[in-house]
Amino acid sequence: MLEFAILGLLQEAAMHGYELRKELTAKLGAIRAAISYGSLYPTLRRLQAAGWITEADETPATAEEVPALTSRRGRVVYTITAEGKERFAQLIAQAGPETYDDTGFGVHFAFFARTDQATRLRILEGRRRKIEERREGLRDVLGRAAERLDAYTLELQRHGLDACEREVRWLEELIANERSGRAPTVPQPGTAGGRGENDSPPPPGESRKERP
Amino acid sequence: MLEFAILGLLQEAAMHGYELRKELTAKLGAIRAAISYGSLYPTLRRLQAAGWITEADETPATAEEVPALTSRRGRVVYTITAEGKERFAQLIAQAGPETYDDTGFGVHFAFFARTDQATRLRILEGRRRKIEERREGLRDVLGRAAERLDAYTLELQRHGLDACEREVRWLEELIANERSGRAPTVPQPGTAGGRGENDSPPPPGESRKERP
DNA sequence: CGTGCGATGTATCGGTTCGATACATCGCGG
DNA sequence: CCGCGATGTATCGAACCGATACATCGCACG
Repeated sequence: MLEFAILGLLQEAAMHGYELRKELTAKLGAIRAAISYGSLYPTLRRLQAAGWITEADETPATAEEVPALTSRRGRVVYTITAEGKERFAQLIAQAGPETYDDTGFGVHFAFFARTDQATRLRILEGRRRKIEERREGLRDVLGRAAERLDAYTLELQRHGLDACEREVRWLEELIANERSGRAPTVPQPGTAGGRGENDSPPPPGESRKERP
Repeated sequence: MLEFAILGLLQEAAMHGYELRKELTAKLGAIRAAISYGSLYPTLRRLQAAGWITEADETPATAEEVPALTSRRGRVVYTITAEGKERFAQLIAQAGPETYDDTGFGVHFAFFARTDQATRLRILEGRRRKIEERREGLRDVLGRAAERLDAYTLELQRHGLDACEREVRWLEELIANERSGRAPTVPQPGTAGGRGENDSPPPPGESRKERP
């Protein structure tokens, strides 16, 4: 999952680890707590070994400008390679069942702007099916095994069930929106010529606020 | 986390691995997908090595009844020890910040019936603080960095923010309920004599939310 | 003027958990 | 009689987390 997220982010800009972590944490803040360095750095090295990204010691570029004295230490900037972009596309194309669990879905969703509409629909529907299954499981427990469980456990299930129902509704809106939708941002790797300036998918409209 | 859950469950009944997994999956269905054997069995061995649980080959007990022929193979039944119960209590007593993240909180909440009121309040409030922080983070992103992010990412944040708000409300109800509450089920390890049949805390009679 | 502290930055280690997989037994229906 | 799904135990590699270590930069406060 981290692999996917890193590849996605580096397509927007080259970064070093620290920055990557911050951006990742911001982008995925709704999904997961924070990326730990213990997973970030090993993953970076893995990606580099595979050739998806390149490491480049930061050199001040314009030559003498900044002489050397107190030379910029460390600071490794990572750049995505052409193969890396392919890899990203391939990961989207595969998008198996892991894509439908909480984290997997969240991460993919966060990069929907780089995905074509068909894939978006596929993922949204897969996720919906998954959540519906979970929902049925919870209903079962709440129905059948109700008296076997203590009040707190039951409350937890109710809470979870409610969340499932909510998410299904959310997904359904997104799906409907997507179907009726003007297709946004088909990324197109490679050169990316003139057209394609507009970068805004149809915002699912809708809004929060309901019952007290 | 698994350690805690296993210790908690085994206090209700002795079980073997398979059963443990099923019960765990049912009890924590709202929180996490399913316990994998890849974590369950190693953890069981770890707990056993520490002396918190005991392994006993299932022998048909009442002697000759079932002779031997096609002897019950495998089927290892795990039982919690006195030290195990202490360990469980100790884990509750510590209940640091890990207890406030999604999984940690969920697992502890699922065993609230074995916890005293003060601890319940402590955990609920810690969780609330944690979620409020996350909520503020999301509001920040939605406010400040809004135009830097694409529509899908924003929608994800909105969804997450909504979930946070919902959970805070839920927690507040639980806390209020707890404060005003008749204290339910103080577990009391050891012999567990006559009274204490009733195992039902005040049901907060409300529900919602979780996270994508 | 210095000194300490918080943000920036890279990196590793140990431990937990997951996902896939292997294998063996039981009871059932075809 | 055979297969197949539920029961049951078990291991392996890879992913990820949490804590930690260390070094530099810039700024505020004494």
